Amino acid sequence: MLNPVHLRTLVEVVKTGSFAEAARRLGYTSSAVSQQISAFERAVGVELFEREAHSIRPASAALLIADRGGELLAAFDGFEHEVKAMVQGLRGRLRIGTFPTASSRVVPKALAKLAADLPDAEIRLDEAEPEDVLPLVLTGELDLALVYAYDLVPQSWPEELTVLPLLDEALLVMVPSEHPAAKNNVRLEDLKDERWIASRDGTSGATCLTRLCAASGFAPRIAFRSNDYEVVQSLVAAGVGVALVPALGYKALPGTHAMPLRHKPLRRHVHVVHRTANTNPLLRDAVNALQEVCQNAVGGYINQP
Amino acid sequence: MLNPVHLRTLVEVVKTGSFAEAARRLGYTSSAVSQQISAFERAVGVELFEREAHSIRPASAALLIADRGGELLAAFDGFEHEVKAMVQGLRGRLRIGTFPTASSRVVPKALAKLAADLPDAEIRLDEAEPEDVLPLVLTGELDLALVYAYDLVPQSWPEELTVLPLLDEALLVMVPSEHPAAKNNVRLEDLKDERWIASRDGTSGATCLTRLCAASGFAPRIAFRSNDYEVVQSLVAAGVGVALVPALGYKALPGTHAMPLRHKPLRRHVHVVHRTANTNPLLRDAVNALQEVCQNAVGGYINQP
DNA sequence: ATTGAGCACCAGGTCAGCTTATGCTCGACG
DNA sequence: CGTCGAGCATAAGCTGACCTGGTGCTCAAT
Repeated sequence: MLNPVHLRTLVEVVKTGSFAEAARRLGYTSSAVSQQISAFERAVGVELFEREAHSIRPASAALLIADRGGELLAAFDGFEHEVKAMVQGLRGRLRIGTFPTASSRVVPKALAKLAADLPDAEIRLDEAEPEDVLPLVLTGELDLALVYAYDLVPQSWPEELTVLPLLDEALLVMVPSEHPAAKNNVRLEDLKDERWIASRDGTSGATCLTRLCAASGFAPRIAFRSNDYEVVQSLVAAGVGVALVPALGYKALPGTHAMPLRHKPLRRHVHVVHRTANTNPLLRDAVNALQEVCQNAVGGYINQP
Repeated sequence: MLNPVHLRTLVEVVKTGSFAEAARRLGYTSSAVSQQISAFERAVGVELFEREAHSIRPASAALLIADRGGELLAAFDGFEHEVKAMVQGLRGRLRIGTFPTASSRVVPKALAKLAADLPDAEIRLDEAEPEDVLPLVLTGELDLALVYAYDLVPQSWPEELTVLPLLDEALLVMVPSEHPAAKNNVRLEDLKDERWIASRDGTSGATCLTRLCAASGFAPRIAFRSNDYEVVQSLVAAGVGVALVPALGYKALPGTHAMPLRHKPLRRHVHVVHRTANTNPLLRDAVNALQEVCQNAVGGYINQP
């Protein structure tokens, strides 16, 4: 490989037209410059400067090399600055995994803040259920993920992960407005004969519902499943059934009524997780942004942990 | 400056996902790779790989650096190849100075040949009188020049220059067709009362004419001056006067007649000059092309030297 | 349990490349 | 026209970067 240090010296020599002057500017002795140029000439196999006692004259090859070489070195300098900036967290890439409800209610604001603070950072967002994103965080394909956990579905975290609580949200029972239960302080038992609209099988939302109902002595008749709480709520509004939705997913849809459970104020917990070993400098900023946004999101049935 | 060797190693490590494999491909020991990566991490101030006993995991910073760095290194490799090619004379820049007559009769063919052989070479052509181009050759602003010298105007060349003869051409006396001298073997004395059309004052063409006439005992009455032999010949055709033109500049214009001098077969000599010290690899090819073209141009009043 | 692979660390040796010193050449200047 | 200073080349010596080889650790596979 051509020695880039020698190339830089050559560029400076061509620019100044003198070994001595180039040496002064680069902080070398003129002897060092002379030796560097000689070495470079040996490397390319061509005389690049004609020497006279008191001056040098660049050969045309030297001019060409200095031209293109100068551009390259400038690019390299630019790269170096990029790296420095990246290290300071001003720039870089952050890959975030999130689950659907959070991605619409919490993440956008946090990302907006992050993007405003760090306009040159490249932020990528993937949306999936916690079971799917956790392995990605572990393998390093994601830097950060938002996950949730239901009270009744104990979740254990791999110990390489740092888990920070972000939000606590109530689980709300949602019924059509005209439903007799559409008054506060409903008991779950009152709903044992209802048709239920639940999250997809296997999700902890669905598991939670099953366990909750089991605790009240019945198994819910699940008529429809959807992971999209908008769809769930539309179905409730249409009178198809009742549902258990976390507060983050709740939108006061006309024709529906939502209330917390009377005796069992169940909650869903939202966490940020990342590998403890992850050194991505953007991580800190992203976590900060998320926490800040969550503070402001408190209200209704949503608390800070 | 970030160490480019380390950068190359880093890129290879990211590509292969392993210090050991990168070491094998780059011809290092894995210890060397480990040390290089450590040094690079120290240089940028960030941990770029998480080490485990049996594997490594690139941090996101490493991926970014490898991305951009890979491009840069590729560009640098490309540059190195360019330089190599240039050294082999396949590429490069050649600046040629020439005088008007030659530039229209000799140079185009030679350049065509040169351009065909070396499609990537960059060739620049400047047109001027020999007095003007020689200093440029000496300062290195031109690599090569075509110059002429008249028999009667002794020319001395600075000794740093290599001078190679290219062509010898007759000086032709040119008269209107109906002129009584329009028969071969005219003597200069026969034209002493004519009006002359000469090159501009100070050019060696004009000097030569003056000296030639002086040798025949008269001073030419110079009616018009032009360095453009096309113009000169048109003036002759129009009956304005007679002229002395070198064979290279002669075109058998209707209404004119040209012939060599009877007793004094004067000639103009065309040379290529370049600084002996000039190492431009294209020089050799250019000189060869010119000589070859000149061989084919022989005929009429034009000889090889 | 053993083996092998991957990585880190240490010690030692090599070599690139710097400085210092010296000499040469040429232009400037009294 | 000698003297001086500036610019470049070359030799010698030293330093530090970096590679190799060896050792030790960990983990996965057999």
